[in-house]
Amino acid sequence: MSRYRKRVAPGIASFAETPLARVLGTLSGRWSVLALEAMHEGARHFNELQRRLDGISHKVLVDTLRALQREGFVFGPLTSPGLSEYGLTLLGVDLVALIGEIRAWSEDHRPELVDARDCFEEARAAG
Amino acid sequence: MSRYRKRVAPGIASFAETPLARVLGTLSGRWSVLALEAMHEGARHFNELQRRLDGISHKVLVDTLRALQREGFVFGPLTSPGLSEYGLTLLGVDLVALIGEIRAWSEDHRPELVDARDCFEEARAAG
DNA sequence: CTGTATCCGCGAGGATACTG
DNA sequence: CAGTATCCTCGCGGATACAG
Repeated sequence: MSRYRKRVAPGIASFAETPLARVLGTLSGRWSVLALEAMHEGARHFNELQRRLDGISHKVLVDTLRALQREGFVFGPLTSPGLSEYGLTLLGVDLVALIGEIRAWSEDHRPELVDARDCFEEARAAG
Repeated sequence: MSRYRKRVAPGIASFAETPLARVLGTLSGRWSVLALEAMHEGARHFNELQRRLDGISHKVLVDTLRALQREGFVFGPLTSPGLSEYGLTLLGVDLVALIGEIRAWSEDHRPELVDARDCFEEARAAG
């Protein structure tokens, strides 16, 4: 038994189960946003998605889709090979709209964001 | 030399530098949201923050604060011990407002979110 | 074409000790 | 009180192989 057991922080245990944390959690996946937007214009086959998400591996696409299905943003087959389709649920369409708002906010503040990073690097360098 | 070198996916390289990805990245930190909200009512000392964020470790609080400073959401000292204060920048205040909107959306859809997970588990179990 | 099963690297989150 | 430096663990993203 290792001395280093991951302890569940008291403060975060409750937060992690909050709807906000769930949504932020799924959006933080490396390919989640791209995957959602790849389905925005309609349902897509697995290999269509793999072509659109340039560079994603087979397994990671499966994992990403399953995670999005689990949270209810995407519908699609859970078993059976062959041609199958994945698409946005109503909740998924709504989430893409929310992503749009976050993107708009982010791009509105792009100048401050890049400026802040420059200032930080400079201040650190000056030390 | 390992055969397993992490390759930078073509499709994501461009996305990762997008303002949206930067914002989602900082929001996805395990303690970022809690830290930001802990400073919402005013600047706080390091140890005040550590007490408010119940269960956070010393190092992780430092890392979290530095990341938020790097992105321009938090101001505070970069060196020198002693009593120091961390607080939200204007950009940080704005970000907390955005978080509020995301939280509102998430809680508006809480029923669908929990329902979706139940359905998913059930469908998987059924096979 | 798609799903499942391994195996692996690496970075984030965490514990702990030392410094002024 | 707060900053820096290690060391550790665990899970995500990824590569690859095989089955229907």
